[in-house]
Amino acid sequence: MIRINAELVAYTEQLFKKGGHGIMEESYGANELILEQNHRYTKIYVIREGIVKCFISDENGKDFIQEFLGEGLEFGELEVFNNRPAICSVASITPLKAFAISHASFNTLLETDMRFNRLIMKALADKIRYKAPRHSYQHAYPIEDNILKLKREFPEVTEIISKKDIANYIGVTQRSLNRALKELKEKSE
Amino acid sequence: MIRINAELVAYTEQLFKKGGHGIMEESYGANELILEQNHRYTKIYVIREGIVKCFISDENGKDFIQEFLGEGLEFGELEVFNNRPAICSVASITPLKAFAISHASFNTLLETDMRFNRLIMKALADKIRYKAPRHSYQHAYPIEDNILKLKREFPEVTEIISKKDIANYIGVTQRSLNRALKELKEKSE
DNA sequence: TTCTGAAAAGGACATTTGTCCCAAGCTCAA
DNA sequence: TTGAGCTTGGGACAAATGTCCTTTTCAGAA
Repeated sequence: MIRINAELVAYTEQLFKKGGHGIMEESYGANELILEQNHRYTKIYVIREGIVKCFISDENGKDFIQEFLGEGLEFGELEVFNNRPAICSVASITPLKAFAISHASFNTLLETDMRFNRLIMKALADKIRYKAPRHSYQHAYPIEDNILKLKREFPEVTEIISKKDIANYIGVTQRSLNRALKELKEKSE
Repeated sequence: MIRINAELVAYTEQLFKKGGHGIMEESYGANELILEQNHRYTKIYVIREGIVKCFISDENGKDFIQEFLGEGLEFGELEVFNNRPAICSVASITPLKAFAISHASFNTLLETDMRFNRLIMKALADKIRYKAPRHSYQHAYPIEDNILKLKREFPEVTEIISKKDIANYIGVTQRSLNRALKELKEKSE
């Protein structure tokens, strides 16, 4: 549920320490909005430490969480390839440390450093791979099964992530999530 | 709903004509299974002509259609970046012509041809961009709205794609799709 | 033409999920 | 310590969707 990418963060760290690649450090507190849907940005980010949520809000103010990103995951990168505003908002859940790379520097890295190029290519492929089964599973199975799956993959989920966010991730209302949680508890007694 | 990628197909065609890049031509009839979920393959494909569906089947035999791919879209490429079996099955809907490129040739192209590299990178980014709002929309709005949206984007949808496939794409049962279609018809009268 | 199997349409009922509330519990600042 | 505001939990009912079946339609094979 919260993926990490050890290779990408390690390599970015290496480039950062070497210097000369336009990689900067940034820090945020918990619950800060880092990118806002429909706005334009000129930097991409690689998480060093912490967790963010990446979500789409509709006109009624409902949020749908696309994914949670952990250490080594990048965001803001899609906008480099097609000159469009961001499709997702990104907000920190825990305090966050990240590397920020300007679009220009990112493009230079992609062109001149094939190791980096490959890591990003793989990261994009992983985002696609990861999303596909998730949405199909969420449609095909009742809420209870989705919760059980979540807890199996990530037992501390309810301690770190709010009920509201969990509901928005599964794509149900908080009411339905609560109902399902209650039934699970009753079954286990 | 059925995206195309004119740039990628044109450039692949160019490379194909030039020769020496290990690009082959393949053809399929309608309704043929081209890739099967959980199997391993050694080629990637770029569609020259026709439409395919890309779907995940669960253990109960339910299909969930991830996307329909049109001219210029690639498939089978995710498996190049992480050495895993296919996550989706791919089947032709119409008769299909495609370029096939072995993993080895594909890797060589990515490393030596930065134009190709960039086109693939952008194609991956587009797949992510495209999926995100779709799933969030499907969760947040009733079936009727999803059908209307589909018809707006792609009016001939019901002529080309079977009801079953449309239902599996929206993520509902055929019964529910029918109900919604009937209500729409009644409203418009 | 007639038959057959697949696709499409829909009736009846069960189940799930959402909506609209309100109440309880907790945190933080005045 | 008290009250404002957030998060969580849940009751009651409405609406959406699924399940199970049967019927209809239609294209292609015999």
